[in-house]
Amino acid sequence: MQKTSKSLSKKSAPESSVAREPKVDSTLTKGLLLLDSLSAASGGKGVSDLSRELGLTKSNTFRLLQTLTTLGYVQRGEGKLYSATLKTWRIGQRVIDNLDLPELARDEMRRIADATHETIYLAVPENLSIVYIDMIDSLRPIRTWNRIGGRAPIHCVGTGKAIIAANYPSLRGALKGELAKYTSRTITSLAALEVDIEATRKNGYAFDSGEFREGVVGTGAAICLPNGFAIAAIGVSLLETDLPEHGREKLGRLVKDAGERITARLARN
Amino acid sequence: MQKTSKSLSKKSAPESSVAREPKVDSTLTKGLLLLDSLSAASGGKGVSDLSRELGLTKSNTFRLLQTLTTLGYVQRGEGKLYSATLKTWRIGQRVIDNLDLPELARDEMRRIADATHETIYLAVPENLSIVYIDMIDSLRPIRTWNRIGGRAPIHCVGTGKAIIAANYPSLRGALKGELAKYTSRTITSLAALEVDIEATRKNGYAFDSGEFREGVVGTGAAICLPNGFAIAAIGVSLLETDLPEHGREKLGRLVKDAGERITARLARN
DNA sequence: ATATATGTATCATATGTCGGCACAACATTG
DNA sequence: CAATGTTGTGCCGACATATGATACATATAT
Repeated sequence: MQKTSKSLSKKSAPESSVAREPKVDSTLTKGLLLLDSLSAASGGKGVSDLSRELGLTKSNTFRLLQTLTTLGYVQRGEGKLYSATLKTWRIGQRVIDNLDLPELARDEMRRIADATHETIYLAVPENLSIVYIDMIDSLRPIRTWNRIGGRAPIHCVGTGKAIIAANYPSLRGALKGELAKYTSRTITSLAALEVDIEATRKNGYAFDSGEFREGVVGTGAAICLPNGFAIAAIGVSLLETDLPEHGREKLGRLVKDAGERITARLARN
Repeated sequence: MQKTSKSLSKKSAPESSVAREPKVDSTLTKGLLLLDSLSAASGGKGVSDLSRELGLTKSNTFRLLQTLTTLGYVQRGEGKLYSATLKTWRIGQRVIDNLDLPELARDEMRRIADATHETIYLAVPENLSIVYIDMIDSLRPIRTWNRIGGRAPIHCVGTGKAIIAANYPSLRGALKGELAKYTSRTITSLAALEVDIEATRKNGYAFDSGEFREGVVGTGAAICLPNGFAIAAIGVSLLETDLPEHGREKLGRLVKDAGERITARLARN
């Protein structure tokens, strides 16, 4: 079965199709296939298992595993089984850490800015705060309340609450007893927060009714990894007095759609 | 410069050392090196950059990138730059998913956090380091010293020493001569380490008296497979000045009990 | 005991990867 | 604007490299 592997070599036919595939290095391909397969296994796999699964020779599989092992991507656990190490995980983690979110979100932020002329935020969570990593200033004469690099409590701004709603299971514990009060509208009880979360989930966006700064409202929507974990949020912020001009629903839909599109862009890799 | 690349071929010398290295597939090695390097880059890298960085031919680099691209691990973003995709992340993610220690340990971590309000760690071994795979930040204003994904030498933190004590037979060989010194209290001799291990076994928890960071102490306990092999450890870390407030014994008992309960939960699968 | 798994080692061969070179598309220089 | 230095990409012959067959030692099953 091994000869069937590469499928279309190049010798055979001149190939009708225009786009010929760009010739891949088979060793690297097989190695990554192995790593892929191993990462999907709960308990680890053996050489024979893997060779059958991928249609490779045992010798070949063994040597590739040997390579992966000395490189640290794979280890031989108990019972002689091979399994992927956390080095694999750490590399993937770096991809997330180095994601250029401002670049990914730029178009969507621009779109909302053009539609509202209000202040647009891109924020990431950090412990129980959110940090603004990008923003587009309002064109209105009013000054902005935050700058890039600035922080806000996660439980009382639109972007933060959108992230909470998405990641609640992993945040619930930490939030308990940490809901500081900033304005008369700040949500300070876990029960009230859960009600708000439910509304956020239902609407697809979070609404800040002036829970951090008196008179400053906004909406926010999460940006999620393919597994649903929120890593950022996009939001719009404005004076409460300007809210009627836009309508809460419209502002909510804007960030919701933007968040979904950015999330989709992340996923299509 | 290309010929210097692989450094130690094999022709040269029979190599004095006993353990000859197990001959790695160079294509796979280079490909993974590329992926590694790309995952560490924020904005993406170009072919020439990468070829210089890794000491490879441009042709070679280009073909490897081509392969990684068609396999979906890399993409060409705007500006012709290559960057790692989320497929890389997804694979790494599965490794953790298939071994959901944070989930298994969550309750116990929470319990200790509530009891101490200090920083709680969940760590796994990787070679002669430990990697933090989950943590609960201290509620105190003090800064955190490590992040998820961060590393520490296995022989001088509480979690690491707990793992050593559990797996000493299989680690002894590797540790010999690898006990780097970080503070005045770091254990640097195998003999002293064995004394410490004995104490750890007797107490059921390891104690770090500031052996990695000056003034930062902690306790750690192993999380073991049914056969007794430690795959992780849970620990608490705090400033030495706060130790009297809790008492070493209490902190030790907390992690010891937590480790035992998680171990028990692993066993009942 | 025999029998069928497994993981690992060796080796000759041909396969697949390599480096060199060449080219087009931009950038940057004068 | 020509000259010069980048860049990413395509091609090809040569040789090193990864390959499959074969062999063997150990483990689990019959």
